[in-house]
Amino acid sequence: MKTALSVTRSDNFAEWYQAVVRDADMAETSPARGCMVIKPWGYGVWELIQQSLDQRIKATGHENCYFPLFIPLSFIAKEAEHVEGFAKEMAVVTHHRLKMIDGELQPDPDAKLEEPLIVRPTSETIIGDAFQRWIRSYRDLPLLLNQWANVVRWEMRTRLFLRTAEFLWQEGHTAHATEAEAREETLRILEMYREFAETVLAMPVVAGEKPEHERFPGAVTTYSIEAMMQDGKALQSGTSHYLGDHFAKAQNIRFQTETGDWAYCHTTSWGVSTRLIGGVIMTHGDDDGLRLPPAIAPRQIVIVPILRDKPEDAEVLAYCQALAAELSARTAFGVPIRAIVDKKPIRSADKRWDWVRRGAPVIVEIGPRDAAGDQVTYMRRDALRAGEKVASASLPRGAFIGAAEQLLADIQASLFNEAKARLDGNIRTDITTFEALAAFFGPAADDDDATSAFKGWVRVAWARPTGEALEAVVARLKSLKLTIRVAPADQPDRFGPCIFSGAPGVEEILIGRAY
RNA sequence: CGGGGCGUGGCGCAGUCUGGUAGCGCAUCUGCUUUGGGAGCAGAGGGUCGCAGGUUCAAAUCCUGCCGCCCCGACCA
Repeated sequence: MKTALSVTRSDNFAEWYQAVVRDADMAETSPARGCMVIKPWGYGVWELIQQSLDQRIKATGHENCYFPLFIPLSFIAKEAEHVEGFAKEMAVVTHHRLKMIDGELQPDPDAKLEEPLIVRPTSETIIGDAFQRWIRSYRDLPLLLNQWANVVRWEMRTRLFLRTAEFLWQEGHTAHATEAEAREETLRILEMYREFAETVLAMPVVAGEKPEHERFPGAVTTYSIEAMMQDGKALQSGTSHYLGDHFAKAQNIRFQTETGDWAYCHTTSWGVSTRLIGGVIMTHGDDDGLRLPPAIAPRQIVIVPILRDKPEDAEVLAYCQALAAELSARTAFGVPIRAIVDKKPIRSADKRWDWVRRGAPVIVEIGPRDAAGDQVTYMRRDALRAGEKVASASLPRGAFIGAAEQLLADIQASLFNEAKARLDGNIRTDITTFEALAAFFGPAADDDDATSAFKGWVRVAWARPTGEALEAVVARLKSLKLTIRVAPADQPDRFGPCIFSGAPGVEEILIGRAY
């Protein structure tokens, strides 16, 4: 069967991913190392992600603000674990002027900054500085802020959307009077992310707590949502951190209580990034390219007129325009349907396949017979093929317009259900010994990452060791290229023995390979 | 930063071992034909072969150095 992409998922998953990013017009690598240019189609997806998440952030009482890109170097050093966690991947601004020296444009030695500025890898420290000035009284709490921003982390190896040196995200930062309130906030956001991922991105996730060694630098507790990609690997898709009073103490974020005493705030931070788009690609993409959930598709219904340089072309076009206008007057997911007529002067068959690769949820093809017969012929991108052939259906125009909202909802649901079945069906719970775990995942050595067989995750009990015992566990897993993803939120009442030590288990965790 | 691979028209590649002055497919442009589906024929445009040195009558090809990209580690949203 001829597919719209030159590489299939089973050929080489990593290459397939790159092909989708390229052929779906999502993004490309930039001349700046490790960075990406997000193209209109990809950025359109990000804008829709922003819109629906921003609504949820505001609905839960948060306000947007904006802090600077630069952070004074000394700020980042305030919280010990935080420095250690980020120091190795920091972009640093040291000069403020260039000069031609020996025919080469370079930083002017006479223009050195007294204090270097770092480009934010995350904004806890500079926002904490503001918190310290803004918070005086218990009446100022809770302080619930969010910002949409870009951040920079100098990663060794980058992949478009999944890990780039610069990425776009939102970061929430809140301060609370008590630990209980801050923890409640942390979990509220985790639930917000889960609901958002599942209903808007149609990407099922497991929400849970990260083990100690996977925590955000400086956090007391880190939660994440983990999604399963089509190669069985986990993608950490959003995080929510309870920071305790670590940053409050480091930055003197204090308030006077009702009784006049001084107390440190409890802070939280949380974020999701453009990585979500990588998750959408690897969750829903197929061998014909991207399949976008309608809720985040910049164009939900694309109408391709079949033009043949004949007099009836004008009628076909007019029919298409009218159809687009009527569809745009309807709503889906609470907002107007995003429909367009693709009038680009290229062959209609090429247009079809371009939109297939981009993942437009519904592709409508209108020829003279449709226009004359007042009907609509369309394809669903989530069910593009029936065997070897492309599957299309026809409806009377009025019926199609009336059914459009439901059609988009059905596609959204079918993408979710397909991914949900994959997630639920690939978490093994019957592995109880480390030997069985090793046998299941196979040796890491001769395992080419890009082509390794689908494995999924394993759910096991453990005794939640700490310190050296935990390090030993991490090392054993690492030899199998495995990591502990999360301790899922839903835990049973009783536990089997620890898979690592045989000691009584205290918690169940998910183990798998990860991005 | 270690190990492997690769840089040749927009994209994908051959040519490199055995130096002789650049080729294929797709895409692009033009014309004709075709037209409910990723078309056919004919013609055209487009490359300082990653960069800098060196060897040579002659370098995409050999030598040295550098840069970049991809895959695998270390690091990570």
